[in-house]
Amino acid sequence: MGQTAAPLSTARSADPMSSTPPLGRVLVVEDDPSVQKALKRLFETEGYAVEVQANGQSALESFQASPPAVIILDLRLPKLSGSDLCKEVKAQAPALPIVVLSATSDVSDKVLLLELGADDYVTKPFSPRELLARVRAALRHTSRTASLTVINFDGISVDVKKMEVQRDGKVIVLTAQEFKTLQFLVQNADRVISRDELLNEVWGYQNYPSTRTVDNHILKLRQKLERDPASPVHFRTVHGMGYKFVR
Amino acid sequence: MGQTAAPLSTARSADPMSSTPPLGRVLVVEDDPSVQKALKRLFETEGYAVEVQANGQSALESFQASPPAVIILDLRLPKLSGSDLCKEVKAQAPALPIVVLSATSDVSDKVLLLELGADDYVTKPFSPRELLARVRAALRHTSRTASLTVINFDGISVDVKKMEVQRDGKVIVLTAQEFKTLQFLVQNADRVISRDELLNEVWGYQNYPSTRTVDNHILKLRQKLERDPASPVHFRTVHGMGYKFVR
DNA sequence: CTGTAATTGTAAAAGATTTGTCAAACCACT
DNA sequence: AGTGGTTTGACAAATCTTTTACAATTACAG
Repeated sequence: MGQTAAPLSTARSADPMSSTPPLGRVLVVEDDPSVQKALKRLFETEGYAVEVQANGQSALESFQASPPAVIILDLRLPKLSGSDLCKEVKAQAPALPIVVLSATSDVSDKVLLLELGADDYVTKPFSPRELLARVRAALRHTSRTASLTVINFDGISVDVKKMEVQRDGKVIVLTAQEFKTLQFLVQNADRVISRDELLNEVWGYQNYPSTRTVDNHILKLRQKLERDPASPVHFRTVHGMGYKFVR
Repeated sequence: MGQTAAPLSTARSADPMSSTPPLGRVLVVEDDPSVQKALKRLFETEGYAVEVQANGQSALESFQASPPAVIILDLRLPKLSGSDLCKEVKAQAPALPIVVLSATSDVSDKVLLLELGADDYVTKPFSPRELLARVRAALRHTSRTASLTVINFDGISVDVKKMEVQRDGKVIVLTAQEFKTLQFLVQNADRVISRDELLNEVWGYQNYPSTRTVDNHILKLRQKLERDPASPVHFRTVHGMGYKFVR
């Protein structure tokens, strides 16, 4: 973005908390001290408040005392296993997002995990950015979606869970990619999003098509969802910047 | 733009957000000359300034002399290992994004990366596109969390996220370049800024138009934002020096 | 004060870039 | 091979940026 402000050195090394708005509290449940430390630093740098608990028991107590915005949970824990903790928390606060850290060997029970109620999981080794991305996604979900699994605008309803879009009760068929694009835009309403960001967030890193692809998907969305595709109201172009969704 | 780097050229020219302001300096730390060369070319084609260091020691010195916007780091390095360098840098500049290049074997099963403080990693062999995508994501993120999103003066509000300017609730349409110019001026209020500095900070070294271009953009800003464009209050001329924004 | 050179304001022309759009190529599945 | 979905490529249209030319202003020496 046009964020050119100060030389990096100053902007960076300064305490990030001082200028960043509160993003919520993260409860890290992890027994390995070095990982604890790393996670703490990671999230604090991003502007989250962090609380660390080394075992399942104390984590549960902490959670009950005051529920955090999100829990990062290592599966192997002393006292109360990660999965038990997960179950317990989910029973008491179904909407509280839990992101599980697991070793590759544990992944076999990926299904089990999701049954436990974990919202997402990251296998070691993972990139910190990836973890952050998942946590953000999880938070986005709860803040925008938990209460609103359906988002409405114009005569249109976007049902995130069903992956279905309707206008005035009639189903509008979208392809997978179109839906994902729509979802991201809708969940980031009013913000200008560059093609590049869309590619990153919707398409992911693995396949990274040309930016023209984005235009084409916007085109499709306009054709399917705008009352007058020729003069779009919701899927706006911000010339030289990207696109912006407005209800 | 050249067809030189076939798949990349498209991606680049289509991302105005990141191409217009100075993209920043990339510090590549890599000892293999052929990879050095490839990376240098890759990032230069994309409009980044590139500095290459072949060993951890010199990289650390370079970083301390003047911190880059992002570091691309090979894990296996002579003199000072990549992991040590990573830790060291993160200790001094926690928010400076580091993208690690690693062979699959290096990352193995450990949480390693997290503990090092790296932000993201790409395993060899990697696709140039993917590396670029990750670097851009890293940069985008740090810049977005950096500063306030809404700035007010007179009856005007500048919303960086929405890329929107309003006066008394009414939207004022600015072009991309105008907006970036405004943003920079506003974020450097009360300071006299030379045309050259503006060109550097807002336009970047990719394209370097004549200084008269700046005048024209100031003109536009005055026309759109000053109550009386003929006698500007906020966008002041400092004769022989440049411009100065005052609330 | 006054005249001159340098700097800045201004608007419109010229030049580039970015976007909309469509059709064709491509791909992964049957 | 056929099918739906996705990506690419091409070109026109829309939009923005830069240049240019000239007027207005400012600085400053005399």
